[in-house]
Amino acid sequence: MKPDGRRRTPNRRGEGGLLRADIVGAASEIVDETGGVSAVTLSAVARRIGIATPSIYPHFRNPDAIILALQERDFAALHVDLDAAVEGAGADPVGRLRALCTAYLEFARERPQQYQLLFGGIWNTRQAVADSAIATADLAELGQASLQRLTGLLRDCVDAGSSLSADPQGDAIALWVGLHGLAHQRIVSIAMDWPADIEERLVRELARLRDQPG
Amino acid sequence: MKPDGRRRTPNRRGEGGLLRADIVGAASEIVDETGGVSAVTLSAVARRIGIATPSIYPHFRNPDAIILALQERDFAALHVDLDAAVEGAGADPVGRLRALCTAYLEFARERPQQYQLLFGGIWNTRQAVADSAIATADLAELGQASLQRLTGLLRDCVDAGSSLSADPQGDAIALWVGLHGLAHQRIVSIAMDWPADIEERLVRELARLRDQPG
DNA sequence: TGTACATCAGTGAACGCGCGTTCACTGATGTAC
DNA sequence: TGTACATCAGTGAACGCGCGTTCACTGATGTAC
Repeated sequence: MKPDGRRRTPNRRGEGGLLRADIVGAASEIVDETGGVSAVTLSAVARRIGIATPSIYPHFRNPDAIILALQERDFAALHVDLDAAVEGAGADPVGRLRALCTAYLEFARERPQQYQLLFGGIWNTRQAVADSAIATADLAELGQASLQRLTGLLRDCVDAGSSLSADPQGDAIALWVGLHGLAHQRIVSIAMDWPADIEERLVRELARLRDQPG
Repeated sequence: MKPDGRRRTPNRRGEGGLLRADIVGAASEIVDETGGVSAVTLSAVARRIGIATPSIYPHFRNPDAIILALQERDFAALHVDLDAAVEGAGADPVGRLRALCTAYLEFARERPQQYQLLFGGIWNTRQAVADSAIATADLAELGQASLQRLTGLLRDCVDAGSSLSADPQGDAIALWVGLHGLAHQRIVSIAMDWPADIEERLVRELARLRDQPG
């Protein structure tokens, strides 16, 4: 019996997979609350959703696998946010690029712990590398997905004559680096006085936008 | 007796403080090797330098205090690097600014784990906040020191007519954000194809340098 | 010059804790006959 | 329609491990007299 008496009622037969999502959800909450991945232990996860620790094994072979699944989930959420923002931004290429950047930065502000997990290098990939090199490669690809979107939209700006960029691929990387730097330092550094238009500065200069009303 | 027989010979009387530096050094090695701060345990540190675990207590009240001391040490090392680079860069303001940026990025590349510790938000300041709020505030100040230097040098560029910046303080922040983004992602993301001139792009655009040979 | 003593630097054993992992198990439920 | 059985979802107890922290201690060394 669990210490506090909260005992999860077993899933119906054939629905055992539901626990998997709950485990990932619990891991997410723990990361949110403690801000660290090291607090995501099998014991802590099990305690939170009211199951016994060994019940996790049929779903995840070790704690690292839980973090991996959490990252996949959160990358998907980020990409949904980004696509929705671009979708709702109208036809103007500059507006679409700006919308993407804004959505990226918003994700980081609203879900700082998730952002840190996805892009902060918190995650050591300890032996997860050996365990599942496939998943690690997939994860790296997921991390690049924001950059892919950025590159496409910057190209559109160049085509429309709104950006002076001579190398949209390279400049998209620079822009992404700038966005990441801002997103990350906003999370990490306490009580810094950011210029009100810091986001605008970064996007304008790094995307080389010119002669275009916002 | 320590398990492996390596036993540190006690310091001479009055030189007990030497152990403090060795403890910080051991912590640094552990961070370098494991890439994580959570591996810096009293046991691991003691094992590495061949002392008994309780011997750490006279020097540090808890593991967090060791990490705090390590950060102070590494910030000092970074600032020495930065100042030396600017010092050796001649009189041209743009050259000095570029030298600072290069030195900053070099520090991150050569000592990635230290950089992560200083600027990566790895360090949770768990109850170190409560323990020593003074030290935490000092640490935040140390983190801003690079930005202070950057701001001064960018002002010099503006005064010399080499930068179009209308707000050197704000633009220095944008530049620093860009540098950090690059430094950080170079450490964190694996096998990314960086443009050869990524550093040049960031500095040129964000410092708004114009009509000036490198 | 000798000696008692305070102090310094560090030890070793012990403790309780949370952790990951294993093992045999239990109770409910769908299914073959 | 009834029943034996396989399977599913999850349990509880146990283990060894590394950890932080405490405690009384030891041995060397400087110093007061």
